Amino acid sequence: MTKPPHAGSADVAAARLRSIPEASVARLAVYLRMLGELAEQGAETVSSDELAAATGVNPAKLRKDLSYIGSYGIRGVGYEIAALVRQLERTLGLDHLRAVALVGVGNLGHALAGYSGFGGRGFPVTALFDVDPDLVGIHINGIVVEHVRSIPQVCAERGVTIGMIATPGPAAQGVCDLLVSSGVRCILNFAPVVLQVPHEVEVRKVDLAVELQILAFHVARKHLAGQDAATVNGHIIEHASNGSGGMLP
Amino acid sequence: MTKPPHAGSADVAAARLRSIPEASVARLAVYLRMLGELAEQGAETVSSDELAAATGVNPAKLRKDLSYIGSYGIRGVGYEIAALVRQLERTLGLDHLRAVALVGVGNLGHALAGYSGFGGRGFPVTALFDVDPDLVGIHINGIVVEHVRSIPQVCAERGVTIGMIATPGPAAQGVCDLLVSSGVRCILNFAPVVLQVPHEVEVRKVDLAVELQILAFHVARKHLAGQDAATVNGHIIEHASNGSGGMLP
DNA sequence: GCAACTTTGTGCGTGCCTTCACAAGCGACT
DNA sequence: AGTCGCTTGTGAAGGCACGCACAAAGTTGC
Ligand SMILES: NC(=O)c1ccc[n+]([C@@H]2O[C@H](COP(=O)([O-])OP(=O)(O)OC[C@H]3O[C@@H](n4cnc5c(N)ncnc54)[C@H](O)[C@@H]3O)[C@@H](O)[C@H]2O)c1
Ligand SMILES: NC(=O)c1ccc[n+]([C@@H]2O[C@H](COP(=O)([O-])OP(=O)(O)OC[C@H]3O[C@@H](n4cnc5c(N)ncnc54)[C@H](O)[C@@H]3O)[C@@H](O)[C@H]2O)c1
Repeated sequence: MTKPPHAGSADVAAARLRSIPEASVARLAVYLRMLGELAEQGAETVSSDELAAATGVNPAKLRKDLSYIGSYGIRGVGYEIAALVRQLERTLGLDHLRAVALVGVGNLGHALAGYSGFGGRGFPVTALFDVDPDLVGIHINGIVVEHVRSIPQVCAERGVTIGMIATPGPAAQGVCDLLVSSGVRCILNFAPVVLQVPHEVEVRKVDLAVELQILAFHVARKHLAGQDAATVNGHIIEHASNGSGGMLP
Repeated sequence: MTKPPHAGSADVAAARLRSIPEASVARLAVYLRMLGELAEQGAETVSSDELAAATGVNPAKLRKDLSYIGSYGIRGVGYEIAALVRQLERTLGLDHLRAVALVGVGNLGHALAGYSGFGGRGFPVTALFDVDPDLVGIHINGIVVEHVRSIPQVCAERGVTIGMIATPGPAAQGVCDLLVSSGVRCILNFAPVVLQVPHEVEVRKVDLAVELQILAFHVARKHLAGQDAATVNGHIIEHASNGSGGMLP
């Protein structure tokens, strides 16, 4: 295959990066966190079956995911956790910190700004922006909120590589343009709008209303699937809110 | 095909629900929101090309998505927005409200509880839970925070069908079990743990750290992909913030 | 040193999703 | 009324992802 008999050089890693399926990247991040927990509990090695069970994926899929990053497990034993963690961090680009800027320090923005899970995982929130004069100037977690117009300057100074947008929907595109013009190429968007960006910019959207709607769809589907499932637990209330919608033949 | 010459009957919808691809459901929700905006702006019809451009998807994919819900556009014209919205809402199960319970009213939970985007879209947050005695009893947006131990009773009383978990990671599984035993079959989980649930329960996880790691991976990939992409546009800044490749010590 | 057992890495079939391309249908204009 | 242009709906093909199943490779026990 494309895999040379010996690995570890930088260009091998570079070649692999291009070919890791997006879906696998998402799972690798989950494995990484679980491995961290296992390491804390004192485990030294872990088998694909164990790790798969803990993360809720198929063991074969997990092994295939890990094979993309060229990490070598030990047959008959499993994976050495410490080495695997190192390898995963390198592959995911976590071997150096990524400064994050957060724009929009409202309800959601406050929660995000105060969240330790970002900095603790290599994504220090390094800059905060808003337009509200009442917010500009205050400190959150030791970081001062700056005015949006400072985005280009501050992002450049602090080497921001990732932007998070938590403004109201109508403001999001403008903020996004500002970030992009400041050199930010990766954006995590919480506003319920589809951002238009140049092709070289990567946007991921966190859309909670959509998540709920997907769940609601499944609720509806379960309804239509019939009563058999509904009585499994014996006392499902099922909340038959109306008579016209639930038409079951 | 499976499509009868005339549609609109309820069992046709029922049959279709089962066969809509998961990926399409997620996009349908996005179309729905965009259609709402278009309607507000006074538009009466929209073509697949316009709607696709606005939501950032391929026009053919959009038409196929819409074909799953059996909505009929008008050839040569486009889709009648009002009718399409109605049809989408029926399909996604938005024709009746889905009561939502939120467990964990900390930083993130406060933002979620105060967010009007849920109730406004058919997902009223109807119950709040926490274990912190300082929080139990306070009101947020007119809803009183109850103790976690009341979950079964309150969820049953208020017909909760969807649960959101915003507790610390270690508490999430226990909370999840409580929700499930109360009849909640759909869960949106913000805690960074993989929940174990019976197969009939649907869990969706919102994992922001993973989102950032996916973005970080793309940052790394762009770096390694080389300069060719960086010069495509002629004046990409590439933000050579420091000589060592953007890593902060 | 050998045999039995365990676990990795992956080739391969299967099914889903995406995308192209085009026929069919509808309205507008002459 | 007929024709032209535009848009939908979908057949078909390609690509991607998933998961099975097994050979290769290592460990443990004797
Ligand atoms: N609160 C939630 O739980 C939640 C959930 C899902 C999605 N969202 C989305 O996240 C976004 C923020 O939600 P929120 O509840 O925090 O709203 P919010 O109104 O509390 O906060 C928005 C903040 O953005 C600031 N802002 C407005 N225009 C700006 C601009 N041009 N540049 C910079 N900052 C600007 C405001 O001053 C305010 O501080 C919204 O788009 C919302 O739809 C929020
Ligand atoms: N704050 C963020 O922006 C953010 C971002 C991503 C993920 N998260 C995740 O969301 C979760 C909540 O984050 P947070 O920042 O709000 O934390 P937090 O500590 O501010 O809030 C947690 C809340 O859960 C309550 N709680 C603890 N144990 C409970 C139990 N057994 N039952 C019910 N409630 C319980 C606590 O009393 C507290 O009010 C965490 O798992 C965190 O990793 C938060």
